[in-house]
Amino acid sequence: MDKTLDITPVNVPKAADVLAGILREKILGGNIDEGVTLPNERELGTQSGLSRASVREALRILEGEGLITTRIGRNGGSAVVRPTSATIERSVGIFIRGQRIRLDAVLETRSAIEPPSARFAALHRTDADLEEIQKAHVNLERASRSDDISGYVRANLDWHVQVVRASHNELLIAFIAAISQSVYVATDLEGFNSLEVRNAVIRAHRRVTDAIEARDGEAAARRMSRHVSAYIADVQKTQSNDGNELN
Amino acid sequence: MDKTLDITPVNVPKAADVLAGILREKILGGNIDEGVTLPNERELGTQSGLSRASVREALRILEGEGLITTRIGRNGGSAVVRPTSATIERSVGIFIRGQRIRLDAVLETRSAIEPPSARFAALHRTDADLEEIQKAHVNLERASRSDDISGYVRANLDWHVQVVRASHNELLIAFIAAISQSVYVATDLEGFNSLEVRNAVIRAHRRVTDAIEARDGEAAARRMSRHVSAYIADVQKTQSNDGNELN
DNA sequence: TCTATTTAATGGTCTGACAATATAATTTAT
DNA sequence: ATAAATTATATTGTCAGACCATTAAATAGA
Repeated sequence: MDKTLDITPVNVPKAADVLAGILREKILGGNIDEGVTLPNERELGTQSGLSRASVREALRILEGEGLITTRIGRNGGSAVVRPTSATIERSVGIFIRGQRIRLDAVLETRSAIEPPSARFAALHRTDADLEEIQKAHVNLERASRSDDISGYVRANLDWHVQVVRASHNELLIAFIAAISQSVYVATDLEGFNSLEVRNAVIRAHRRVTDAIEARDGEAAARRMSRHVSAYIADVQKTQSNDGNELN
Repeated sequence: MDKTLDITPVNVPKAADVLAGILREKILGGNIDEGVTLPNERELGTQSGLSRASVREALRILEGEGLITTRIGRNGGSAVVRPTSATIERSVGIFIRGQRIRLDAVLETRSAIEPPSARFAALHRTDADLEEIQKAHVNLERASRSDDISGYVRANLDWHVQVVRASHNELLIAFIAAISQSVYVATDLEGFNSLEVRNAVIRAHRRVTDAIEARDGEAAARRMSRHVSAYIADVQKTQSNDGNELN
């Protein structure tokens, strides 16, 4: 007979975590429709047998997960919402900053994801998608002619987001949107965006857009691949060495 | 003179959000090293002029973002930690469930990300990486011979994670790990994993592993692309129609 | 020196109150 | 009757203070 009972470390979940878990499953399980408001905090307290403080912590957890939004005032309360890519964007942004992911690595990730996204875009696009992409392209041309570098970088990234939107793959959209945030803050600089580079970008976008219009998946992927590779080379050339931190 | 002053809706941030933002910037700005514990809750209250309840809400937000971990007891407190991919995994999982992303779409995402990841793996792998991949391959073979389907599916996904790990791209690793969770719960079924399919998977893994060993990026990408496409076809064949929900 | 006990520090939880806010209900003016 | 102003009310936001639970350090004892 063994002297030890081999008890695993007893799990002591916090009250708020337990309640958050219950509510999370109810929401994600589809038992609660979007827009429906949960019982108010005091009611949740009496129903769960917890104090209002614990209930509020649970609600704050769910709010952080993008599952509810809370409004103050009469007829306020916590309403169920569908989690959006914003939640992913936030966590990815924190991950990039917290792990000190370098711009190289973020651009490498983009170079991996965008070519297949362009392929899907070419294959799955609707006419409305194409219109959005072309609109983004026109915006980019206009921003490039002005001297608003920030606006240009934003329009540039917006075109990329519009392309991946046309793939109709929500996860790819979320991933691209998430890393675009970080790319924006890191490339919003004069150096990366000389007139020469801007014109090359616009030509490359034109070619990709044409492939998507023609529903030519392979061409779209190939051209996008060349484009992002060339952009990485440009960035590396301009900043050349050191720095490259995303903080 | 216009009668209206055109005031935009005044932003009324909550006390906890403000404090969380301040602490978040301090942490991500690198002013606080990993492992350092923040002042205790009462102290943070007096320093910030907020009640302990508000301080706790702020800490709970940061905990949800994976920036601190809180321990109870003497010498406990909230210690700064580096956010890991777990945060991304959680948000992606919630996004998939909340948006009712279908398994098709998740596998499509995987088919987009994994081939370029395999290319990077072939180009950037170390000998230790290769060893981990081969170890995962052996585990998969063993699990396949037993009749433990869940173990097999887990070993299968683990091999994929090991491959992308060898890419040394932390974002790709996080993305693959995140969607693997959902793939696991959806494919942990007898039907998807007939002996025939299992053997095909093992052969495909073998070929990809060989390409990574040979540092042949193009071959690794091509073979991985074929593999995941074939797997998608197998899944679609077995489940044929309807269902396919990830809840 | 090792072990058991006590003490202290910290987060976890509860209670109750009041403030701030947004909507609903009511009253008043036109 | 309708519109505008006022009042009431429901809800979250915040605070203060207490006590509980847990962990580790300090102390006492063998």
